[in-house]
Amino acid sequence: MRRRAEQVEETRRRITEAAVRLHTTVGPARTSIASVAEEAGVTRLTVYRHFADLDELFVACRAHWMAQLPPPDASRWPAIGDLETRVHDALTELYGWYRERATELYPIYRDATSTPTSSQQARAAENRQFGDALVAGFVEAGGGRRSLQAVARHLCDFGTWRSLAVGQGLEDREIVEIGVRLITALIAPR
Amino acid sequence: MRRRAEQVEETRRRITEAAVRLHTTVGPARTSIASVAEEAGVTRLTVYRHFADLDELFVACRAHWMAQLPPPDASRWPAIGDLETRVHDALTELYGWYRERATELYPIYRDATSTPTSSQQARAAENRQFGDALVAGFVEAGGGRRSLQAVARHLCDFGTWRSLAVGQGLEDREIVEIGVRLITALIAPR
DNA sequence: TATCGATTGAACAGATGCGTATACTGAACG
DNA sequence: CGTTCAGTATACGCATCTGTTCAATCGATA
Repeated sequence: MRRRAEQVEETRRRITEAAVRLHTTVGPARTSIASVAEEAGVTRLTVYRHFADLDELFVACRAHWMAQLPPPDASRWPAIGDLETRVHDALTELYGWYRERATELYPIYRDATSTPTSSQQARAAENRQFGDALVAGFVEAGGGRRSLQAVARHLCDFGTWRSLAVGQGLEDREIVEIGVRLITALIAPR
Repeated sequence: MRRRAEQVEETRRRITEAAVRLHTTVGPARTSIASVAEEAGVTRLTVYRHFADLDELFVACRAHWMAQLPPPDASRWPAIGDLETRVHDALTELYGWYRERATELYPIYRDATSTPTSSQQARAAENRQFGDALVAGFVEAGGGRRSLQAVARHLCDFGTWRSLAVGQGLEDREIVEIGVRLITALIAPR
Protein backbone atom coordinates (compact mmCIF):
# COMPACT_ATOMS: atom_id res chain seq x y z
CA MET A 1 0.00 0.00 0.00
CA ARG A 2 2.64 2.43 -1.18
CA ARG A 3 0.82 4.42 -3.80
CA ARG A 4 -2.24 4.79 -1.63
CA ALA A 5 -0.23 6.36 1.15
CA GLU A 6 1.39 8.70 -1.33
CA GLN A 7 -1.97 10.00 -2.46
CA VAL A 8 -3.06 10.60 1.10
CA GLU A 9 0.14 12.47 1.75
CA GLU A 10 -0.43 14.45 -1.43
CA THR A 11 -3.84 15.54 -0.21
CA ARG A 12 -2.42 16.51 3.15
CA ARG A 13 0.27 18.51 1.41
CA ARG A 14 -2.28 20.31 -0.75
CA ILE A 15 -4.26 21.27 2.35
CA THR A 16 -1.12 22.41 4.16
CA GLU A 17 0.02 24.52 1.25
CA ALA A 18 -3.42 26.03 0.81
CA ALA A 19 -3.36 27.00 4.46
CA VAL A 20 0.11 28.49 4.10
CA ARG A 21 -1.16 30.52 1.17
CA LEU A 22 -4.05 31.86 3.22
CA HIS A 23 -2.03 32.46 6.37
CA THR A 24 0.53 34.49 4.45
CA THR A 25 -2.02 36.55 2.53
CA VAL A 26 -5.32 37.15 4.30
CA GLY A 27 -3.75 36.12 7.60
CA PRO A 28 -4.54 33.49 10.25
CA ALA A 29 -7.37 35.56 11.73
CA ARG A 30 -9.44 35.25 8.57
CA THR A 31 -8.40 31.76 7.66
CA SER A 32 -11.34 29.44 8.32
CA ILE A 33 -11.48 25.70 7.80
CA ALA A 34 -14.01 26.34 5.08
CA SER A 35 -11.69 28.71 3.23
CA VAL A 36 -8.76 26.30 3.51
CA ALA A 37 -10.89 23.50 2.07
CA GLU A 38 -11.99 25.69 -0.80
CA GLU A 39 -8.45 26.92 -1.48
CA ALA A 40 -7.18 23.33 -1.48
CA GLY A 41 -9.97 22.14 -3.76
CA VAL A 42 -11.12 19.73 -1.15
CA THR A 43 -14.16 19.16 1.04
CA ARG A 44 -14.32 20.50 4.55
CA LEU A 45 -14.61 16.92 5.73
CA THR A 46 -11.28 16.05 4.21
CA VAL A 47 -9.63 18.85 6.16
CA TYR A 48 -11.22 17.54 9.34
CA ARG A 49 -9.87 14.08 8.52
CA HIS A 50 -6.28 15.40 8.45
CA PHE A 51 -6.31 18.08 11.12
CA ALA A 52 -8.29 18.20 14.33
CA ASP A 53 -8.55 22.00 14.34
CA LEU A 54 -7.03 25.17 12.95
CA ASP A 55 -4.31 25.20 15.57
CA GLU A 56 -3.03 21.78 14.53
CA LEU A 57 -3.16 22.91 10.93
CA PHE A 58 -1.25 26.07 11.76
CA VAL A 59 1.54 24.15 13.44
CA ALA A 60 1.90 21.91 10.39
CA CYS A 61 1.94 24.99 8.18
CA ARG A 62 4.60 26.67 10.22
CA ALA A 63 6.86 23.62 9.96
CA HIS A 64 6.24 23.32 6.24
CA TRP A 65 6.88 27.00 5.64
CA MET A 66 9.99 27.19 7.79
CA ALA A 67 11.51 24.15 6.10
CA GLN A 68 11.36 25.80 2.71
CA LEU A 69 13.50 28.79 3.67
CA PRO A 70 14.81 28.52 7.22
CA PRO A 71 15.73 31.62 9.22
CA PRO A 72 19.37 32.39 10.00
CA ASP A 73 21.22 30.19 12.46
CA ALA A 74 21.98 32.46 15.38
CA SER A 75 24.18 29.91 17.12
CA ARG A 76 27.11 30.90 14.93
CA TRP A 77 26.92 34.61 15.76
CA PRO A 78 28.67 34.52 19.15
CA ALA A 79 31.76 33.14 17.42
CA ILE A 80 32.34 36.55 15.88
CA GLY A 81 34.51 38.19 18.50
CA ASP A 82 34.33 41.81 17.46
CA LEU A 83 30.95 43.07 18.59
CA GLU A 84 30.59 45.68 15.88
CA THR A 85 31.34 43.13 13.16
CA ARG A 86 29.04 40.62 14.77
CA VAL A 87 26.09 42.97 15.03
CA HIS A 88 26.67 44.14 11.48
CA ASP A 89 26.86 40.67 9.98
CA ALA A 90 24.11 39.16 12.09
CA LEU A 91 21.62 41.93 11.49
CA THR A 92 22.43 41.97 7.78
CA GLU A 93 21.69 38.27 7.64
CA LEU A 94 18.54 38.49 9.74
CA TYR A 95 17.11 41.56 8.02
CA GLY A 96 17.81 39.97 4.64
CA TRP A 97 15.65 37.06 5.66
CA TYR A 98 12.97 39.38 6.97
CA ARG A 99 12.93 41.34 3.75
CA GLU A 100 12.69 38.21 1.66
CA ARG A 101 9.76 36.96 3.67
CA ALA A 102 8.27 40.29 4.63
CA THR A 103 4.97 40.05 2.80
CA GLU A 104 4.40 36.50 4.02
CA LEU A 105 5.57 37.23 7.54
CA TYR A 106 3.46 40.31 8.07
CA PRO A 107 -0.03 38.75 8.24
CA ILE A 108 1.23 36.17 10.72
CA TYR A 109 2.87 38.89 12.79
CA ARG A 110 -0.26 41.01 12.61
CA ASP A 111 -2.64 38.20 13.55
CA ALA A 112 -0.29 36.77 16.15
CA THR A 113 -3.08 36.51 18.69
CA SER A 114 -5.10 34.28 16.36
CA THR A 115 -2.20 31.87 16.39
CA PRO A 116 -1.80 28.81 18.67
CA THR A 117 -0.07 29.56 21.95
CA SER A 118 2.67 27.06 21.20
CA SER A 119 3.57 28.89 18.01
CA GLN A 120 3.54 32.23 19.76
CA GLN A 121 5.95 30.89 22.34
CA ALA A 122 8.12 29.36 19.64
CA ARG A 123 8.41 32.68 17.85
CA ALA A 124 9.17 34.48 21.11
CA ALA A 125 11.84 31.96 22.01
CA GLU A 126 13.39 32.20 18.56
CA ASN A 127 13.50 35.97 18.85
CA ARG A 128 15.15 35.72 22.24
CA GLN A 129 17.79 33.43 20.77
CA PHE A 130 18.55 35.95 18.05
CA GLY A 131 18.89 38.82 20.46
CA ASP A 132 20.90 36.94 23.02
CA ALA A 133 23.30 35.57 20.39
CA LEU A 134 23.77 39.11 19.14
CA VAL A 135 25.33 40.29 22.40
CA ALA A 136 26.46 37.01 23.96
CA GLY A 137 29.60 37.59 25.99
CA PHE A 138 28.89 41.26 26.41
CA VAL A 139 25.78 41.34 28.58
CA GLU A 140 27.61 39.90 31.55
CA ALA A 141 29.62 43.05 32.18
CA GLY A 142 28.43 46.57 32.82
CA GLY A 143 25.51 48.07 34.65
CA GLY A 144 23.31 48.52 31.59
CA ARG A 145 23.22 44.83 30.70
CA ARG A 146 19.46 44.71 31.12
CA SER A 147 19.09 47.45 28.55
CA LEU A 148 21.68 45.90 26.25
CA GLN A 149 19.95 42.56 26.16
CA ALA A 150 16.57 44.20 25.75
CA VAL A 151 17.80 46.35 22.88
CA ALA A 152 19.44 43.36 21.21
CA ARG A 153 16.17 41.45 21.32
CA HIS A 154 14.30 44.51 20.13
CA LEU A 155 16.64 44.89 17.16
CA CYS A 156 16.03 41.26 16.18
CA ASP A 157 12.27 41.59 16.33
CA PHE A 158 10.39 41.47 13.06
CA GLY A 159 8.22 44.34 14.22
CA THR A 160 11.25 46.54 14.66
CA TRP A 161 12.59 45.74 11.23
CA ARG A 162 9.19 46.32 9.70
CA SER A 163 8.68 49.62 11.47
CA LEU A 164 11.94 50.97 10.06
CA ALA A 165 11.98 49.23 6.68
CA VAL A 166 8.35 49.33 5.63
CA GLY A 167 7.07 52.08 7.91
CA GLN A 168 9.95 54.50 7.50
CA GLY A 169 11.28 53.32 4.16
CA LEU A 170 14.83 52.65 5.27
CA GLU A 171 17.09 50.22 3.46
CA ASP A 172 18.47 47.23 5.30
CA ARG A 173 22.00 48.64 5.46
CA GLU A 174 20.66 51.80 7.06
CA ILE A 175 18.80 49.82 9.71
CA VAL A 176 21.86 47.66 10.31
CA GLU A 177 23.94 50.80 10.75
CA ILE A 178 21.45 52.12 13.29
CA GLY A 179 21.63 48.85 15.18
CA VAL A 180 25.41 48.87 15.21
CA ARG A 181 25.52 52.47 16.43
CA LEU A 182 22.99 51.78 19.15
CA ILE A 183 24.72 48.69 20.47
CA THR A 184 28.15 50.31 20.46
CA ALA A 185 26.73 53.43 22.12
CA LEU A 186 25.29 51.28 24.89
CA ILE A 187 28.56 49.41 25.39
CA ALA A 188 30.66 52.54 25.44
CA PRO A 189 31.01 54.19 28.87
CA ARG A 190 28.90 57.27 29.32
CA MET B 1 -37.13 70.57 24.08
CA ARG B 2 -34.04 70.84 26.24
CA ARG B 3 -34.46 67.83 28.48
CA ARG B 4 -35.47 65.64 25.59
CA ALA B 5 -32.29 66.43 23.75
CA GLU B 6 -30.30 65.74 26.86
CA GLN B 7 -31.72 62.25 27.14
CA VAL B 8 -30.91 61.51 23.53
CA GLU B 9 -27.37 62.72 24.11
CA GLU B 10 -27.22 60.58 27.22
CA THR B 11 -28.12 57.48 25.24
CA ARG B 12 -25.53 58.33 22.62
CA ARG B 13 -22.95 58.77 25.35
CA ARG B 14 -23.81 55.40 26.88
CA ILE B 15 -23.36 53.73 23.52
CA THR B 16 -20.08 55.53 22.90
CA GLU B 17 -18.69 54.61 26.29
CA ALA B 18 -19.78 51.01 25.90
CA ALA B 19 -17.92 50.90 22.60
CA VAL B 20 -14.84 52.46 24.19
CA ARG B 21 -14.96 49.79 26.88
CA LEU B 22 -15.09 47.04 24.27
CA HIS B 23 -12.49 48.57 21.96
CA THR B 24 -10.04 48.89 24.83
CA THR B 25 -10.58 45.38 26.17
CA VAL B 26 -11.58 42.77 23.61
CA GLY B 27 -10.43 45.06 20.80
CA PRO B 28 -12.07 46.55 17.72
CA ALA B 29 -11.77 43.31 15.76
CA ARG B 30 -14.20 41.51 18.07
CA THR B 31 -16.45 44.45 18.76
CA SER B 32 -19.75 43.88 16.96
CA ILE B 33 -22.75 46.15 16.87
CA ALA B 34 -24.63 43.49 18.80
CA SER B 35 -22.03 43.42 21.57
CA VAL B 36 -21.95 47.21 21.81
CA ALA B 37 -25.74 47.29 22.15
CA GLU B 38 -25.68 44.66 24.86
CA GLU B 39 -22.82 46.40 26.70
CA ALA B 40 -24.71 49.69 26.57
CA GLY B 41 -27.95 48.09 27.73
CA VAL B 42 -29.65 49.19 24.58
CA THR B 43 -31.26 47.64 21.54
CA ARG B 44 -29.31 47.07 18.35
CA LEU B 45 -31.80 49.37 16.66
CA THR B 46 -30.86 52.22 18.93
CA VAL B 47 -27.22 51.82 17.98
CA TYR B 48 -28.19 51.91 14.31
CA ARG B 49 -30.16 55.09 14.93
CA HIS B 50 -27.09 56.87 16.31
CA PHE B 51 -24.31 55.44 14.16
CA ALA B 52 -24.44 54.29 10.56
CA ASP B 53 -21.78 51.62 11.01
CA LEU B 54 -18.94 50.50 13.24
CA ASP B 55 -16.49 52.88 11.57
CA GLU B 56 -18.58 55.92 12.44
CA LEU B 57 -18.90 54.60 15.96
CA PHE B 58 -15.16 54.07 16.20
CA VAL B 59 -14.41 57.64 15.16
CA ALA B 60 -16.78 58.95 17.83
CA CYS B 61 -15.14 56.66 20.38
CA ARG B 62 -11.67 57.84 19.47
CA ALA B 63 -12.67 61.48 19.96
CA HIS B 64 -14.39 60.71 23.25
CA TRP B 65 -11.46 58.68 24.52
CA MET B 66 -8.81 61.19 23.45
CA ALA B 67 -10.68 64.06 25.07
CA GLN B 68 -10.57 62.41 28.48
CA LEU B 69 -6.78 62.19 28.62
CA PRO B 70 -5.12 63.82 25.62
CA PRO B 71 -1.65 62.76 24.45
CA PRO B 72 1.32 65.08 24.89
CA ASP B 73 1.50 68.23 22.81
CA ALA B 74 4.53 67.73 20.59
CA SER B 75 4.45 71.26 19.23
CA ARG B 76 6.28 72.50 22.31
CA TRP B 77 9.19 70.07 22.00
CA PRO B 78 11.17 71.90 19.29
CA ALA B 79 11.48 74.87 21.65
CA ILE B 80 13.91 72.86 23.75
CA GLY B 81 17.21 73.79 22.14
CA ASP B 82 19.48 71.15 23.58
CA LEU B 83 18.74 67.95 21.71
CA GLU B 84 19.66 65.61 24.53
CA THR B 85 17.40 67.44 26.95
CA ARG B 86 14.64 67.61 24.41
CA VAL B 87 14.71 63.91 23.62
CA HIS B 88 14.87 63.08 27.29
CA ASP B 89 11.95 65.27 28.29
CA ALA B 90 9.82 64.50 25.27
CA LEU B 91 10.22 60.74 25.49
CA THR B 92 9.61 60.81 29.22
CA GLU B 93 6.39 62.66 28.64
CA LEU B 94 5.29 60.45 25.76
CA TYR B 95 6.21 57.15 27.38
CA GLY B 96 4.43 58.23 30.54
CA TRP B 97 1.28 58.68 28.55
CA TYR B 98 1.80 55.33 26.82
CA ARG B 99 2.27 53.57 30.13
CA GLU B 100 -0.82 55.15 31.60
CA ARG B 101 -2.92 54.06 28.64
CA ALA B 102 -1.02 50.90 27.77
CA THR B 103 -3.71 48.36 28.48
CA GLU B 104 -6.33 50.39 26.67
CA LEU B 105 -4.05 51.28 23.79
CA TYR B 106 -2.85 47.77 23.09
CA PRO B 107 -6.07 46.22 21.68
CA ILE B 108 -6.47 49.18 19.34
CA TYR B 109 -2.85 48.93 18.26
CA ARG B 110 -3.19 45.17 17.79
CA ASP B 111 -6.43 45.37 15.82
CA ALA B 112 -5.33 48.41 13.85
CA THR B 113 -6.43 46.85 10.57
CA SER B 114 -9.99 46.47 11.89
CA THR B 115 -10.04 50.20 12.36
CA PRO B 116 -11.38 52.80 9.90
CA THR B 117 -8.81 54.06 7.42
CA SER B 118 -9.28 57.63 8.58
CA SER B 119 -8.33 56.69 12.14
CA GLN B 120 -5.33 54.72 10.94
CA GLN B 121 -4.13 57.75 9.03
CA ALA B 122 -4.78 60.00 12.02
CA ARG B 123 -2.67 57.79 14.26
CA ALA B 124 0.09 57.64 11.66
CA ALA B 125 0.08 61.42 11.24
CA GLU B 126 0.17 61.93 14.99
CA ASN B 127 3.13 59.60 15.30
CA ARG B 128 4.93 61.45 12.53
CA GLN B 129 4.36 64.71 14.39
CA PHE B 130 5.88 63.27 17.54
CA GLY B 131 8.94 61.98 15.76
CA ASP B 132 9.51 65.08 13.68
CA ALA B 133 9.13 67.37 16.67
CA LEU B 134 11.68 65.25 18.48
CA VAL B 135 14.47 66.11 16.03
CA ALA B 136 13.15 69.30 14.45
CA GLY B 137 16.05 71.54 13.53
CA PHE B 138 18.52 68.68 13.42
CA VAL B 139 17.34 66.61 10.46
CA GLU B 140 18.20 69.34 8.00
CA ALA B 141 21.94 68.89 8.39
CA GLY B 142 24.04 65.78 7.94
CA GLY B 143 23.93 62.85 5.58
CA GLY B 144 22.12 60.50 7.92
CA ARG B 145 19.08 62.72 8.21
CA ARG B 146 16.84 60.04 6.69
CA SER B 147 17.91 57.64 9.39
CA LEU B 148 17.62 60.25 12.10
CA GLN B 149 14.06 61.13 11.21
CA ALA B 150 13.14 57.48 10.84
CA VAL B 151 14.62 56.60 14.21
CA ALA B 152 12.87 59.54 15.84
CA ARG B 153 9.54 58.35 14.52
CA HIS B 154 10.33 54.80 15.52
CA LEU B 155 11.13 55.90 19.06
CA CYS B 156 7.79 57.66 19.30
CA ASP B 157 5.82 54.67 18.09
CA PHE B 158 3.62 52.90 20.61
CA GLY B 159 4.81 49.55 19.26
CA THR B 160 8.42 50.45 20.05
CA TRP B 161 7.59 51.49 23.59
CA ARG B 162 5.53 48.37 24.10
CA SER B 163 8.23 46.09 22.72
CA LEU B 164 10.76 47.42 25.21
CA ALA B 165 8.48 48.13 28.17
CA VAL B 166 6.07 45.21 28.11
CA GLY B 167 8.03 42.77 25.96
CA GLN B 168 11.43 43.29 27.54
CA GLY B 169 10.34 44.59 30.91
CA LEU B 170 12.30 47.84 30.83
CA GLU B 171 11.28 50.84 32.87
CA ASP B 172 10.44 54.08 31.13
CA ARG B 173 13.63 55.82 32.21
CA GLU B 174 15.68 52.98 30.75
CA ILE B 175 13.89 53.27 27.43
CA VAL B 176 14.27 57.03 27.47
CA GLU B 177 17.99 56.60 28.09
CA ILE B 178 18.25 54.23 25.15
CA GLY B 179 16.49 56.76 22.96
CA VAL B 180 18.76 59.57 24.06
CA ARG B 181 21.86 57.48 23.44
CA LEU B 182 20.65 56.42 20.04
CA ILE B 183 19.79 59.91 18.87
CA THR B 184 23.03 61.41 20.13
CA ALA B 185 24.99 58.56 18.58
CA LEU B 186 23.35 59.27 15.24
CA ILE B 187 24.04 62.98 15.48
CA ALA B 188 27.66 62.56 16.50
CA PRO B 189 30.11 62.25 13.58
CA ARG B 190 31.27 58.71 12.93
C1' DT C 1 -54.28 66.31 27.18
C1' DA C 2 -52.86 65.08 22.67
C1' DT C 3 -48.78 64.60 19.90
C1' DC C 4 -44.16 63.69 18.53
C1' DG C 5 -40.31 60.91 18.58
C1' DA C 6 -36.73 58.10 20.85
C1' DT C 7 -36.55 53.57 22.24
C1' DT C 8 -38.24 48.93 22.69
C1' DG C 9 -39.65 44.12 21.51
C1' DA C 10 -40.26 40.69 18.27
C1' DA C 11 -39.59 38.88 14.05
C1' DC C 12 -37.63 38.18 9.36
C1' DA C 13 -34.13 36.79 5.80
C1' DG C 14 -29.42 36.17 4.84
C1' DA C 15 -24.55 35.33 5.45
C1' DT C 16 -20.75 32.76 7.57
C1' DG C 17 -18.82 29.74 10.43
C1' DC C 18 -18.78 25.51 13.27
C1' DG C 19 -19.06 20.23 14.15
C1' DT C 20 -21.40 15.97 12.94
C1' DA C 21 -23.86 12.39 10.38
C1' DT C 22 -25.24 9.63 6.36
C1' DA C 23 -24.78 7.42 2.08
C1' DC C 24 -22.14 7.30 -2.14
C1' DT C 25 -17.98 7.00 -5.38
C1' DG C 26 -13.86 5.25 -7.07
C1' DA C 27 -9.36 3.68 -7.06
C1' DA C 28 -5.72 1.17 -4.77
C1' DC C 29 -4.94 -2.99 -2.63
C1' DG C 30 -4.76 -8.06 -1.39
C1' DC D 1 -12.56 -9.62 -8.26
C1' DG D 2 -14.11 -8.20 -4.03
C1' DT D 3 -12.70 -5.38 0.00
C1' DT D 4 -11.01 -1.25 2.05
C1' DC D 5 -10.98 3.45 2.77
C1' DA D 6 -9.81 8.40 1.36
C1' DG D 7 -12.53 11.63 -0.38
C1' DT D 8 -17.26 13.40 -2.10
C1' DA D 9 -21.98 15.08 -1.87
C1' DT D 10 -25.55 16.54 0.88
C1' DA D 11 -27.75 17.59 4.79
C1' DC D 12 -28.78 18.91 9.74
C1' DG D 13 -28.54 21.74 14.05
C1' DC D 14 -26.23 25.36 16.24
C1' DA D 15 -24.14 29.78 16.87
C1' DT D 16 -23.10 34.65 15.69
C1' DC D 17 -23.67 38.78 13.29
C1' DT D 18 -25.92 41.61 9.76
C1' DG D 19 -29.58 44.85 8.06
C1' DT D 20 -34.49 45.72 7.91
C1' DT D 21 -39.54 45.84 9.13
C1' DC D 22 -43.57 46.48 12.14
C1' DA D 23 -46.26 47.48 16.05
C1' DA D 24 -46.04 48.97 20.81
C1' DT D 25 -44.37 51.84 24.65
C1' DC D 26 -43.55 55.83 27.21
C1' DG D 27 -42.05 60.28 28.40
C1' DA D 28 -41.10 65.13 27.14
C1' DT D 29 -43.30 68.70 24.94
C1' DA D 30 -46.53 72.10 22.99
